[in-house]
Amino acid sequence: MKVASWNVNSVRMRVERLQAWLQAQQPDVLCLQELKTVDAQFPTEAFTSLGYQAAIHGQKTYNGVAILSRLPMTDVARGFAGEGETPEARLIAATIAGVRVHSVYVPNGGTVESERYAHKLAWLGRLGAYLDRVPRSPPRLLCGDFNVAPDEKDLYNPTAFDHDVIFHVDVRRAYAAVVERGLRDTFRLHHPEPGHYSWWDYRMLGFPKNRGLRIDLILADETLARCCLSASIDREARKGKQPSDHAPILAEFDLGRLDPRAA
DNA sequence: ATGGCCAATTTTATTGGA
Repeated sequence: MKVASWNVNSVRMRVERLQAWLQAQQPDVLCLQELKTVDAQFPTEAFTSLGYQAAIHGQKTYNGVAILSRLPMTDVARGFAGEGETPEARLIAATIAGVRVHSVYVPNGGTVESERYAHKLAWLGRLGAYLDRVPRSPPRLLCGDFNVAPDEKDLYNPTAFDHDVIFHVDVRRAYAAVVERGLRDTFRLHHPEPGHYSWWDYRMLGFPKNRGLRIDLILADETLARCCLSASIDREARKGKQPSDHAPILAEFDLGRLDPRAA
């Protein structure tokens, strides 16, 4: 199963780019973040015409997550189950081919001093509590924009980010607590070296100068990590006219090697 | 070549993104 994730920075602005990319890459699943639109204005037909069903959790102006799948998708859940309605659309889950797939959009956090940063840390805490609550079977995949660079290797200039909401000690600690629930960063299973990024600032020639951050991640339960064949970042998709500021990320799994007893 | 912010709304400024 080929799984991808992409923060598209407005799905309506990116419809043609998304269609071309789906046709070229042929993923089975694509998790989307930052739809920036309500469910009723999500371009469903653009994806069903290519054979993808859409599970949508939209919101006006901000946030919004979705899962596109060309394999059957069941048990769609929006937000943190058991915690009531959340005003922000940042999490959606569905079961696909025996995998519990999540599209995740962690709050950015503004500045370290802001209320929004406290909200980001609390949200990561809720994500951890959610992982404790939901079953380990089917095995879980968390795909999305985590707004955290997990390691110094994941920033073009780590020394400049000590007081930044992407790399501050507290957000790294909050992210580590999530991963300690038994998740693995699929990209790092295959690529230990620095210099790979998934986001580049629109400003100041961020992309041409490769001043990027790796903040988009596909995190997999151990059982899934063991059958992860490859992982990559498609930086080609950051080029051209009207790109998202994020590149899509991918991971491929040999689900035939999933041991049901271990799941 | 990959090129000097972008997108939505509250729209001719403001907010959030990271």
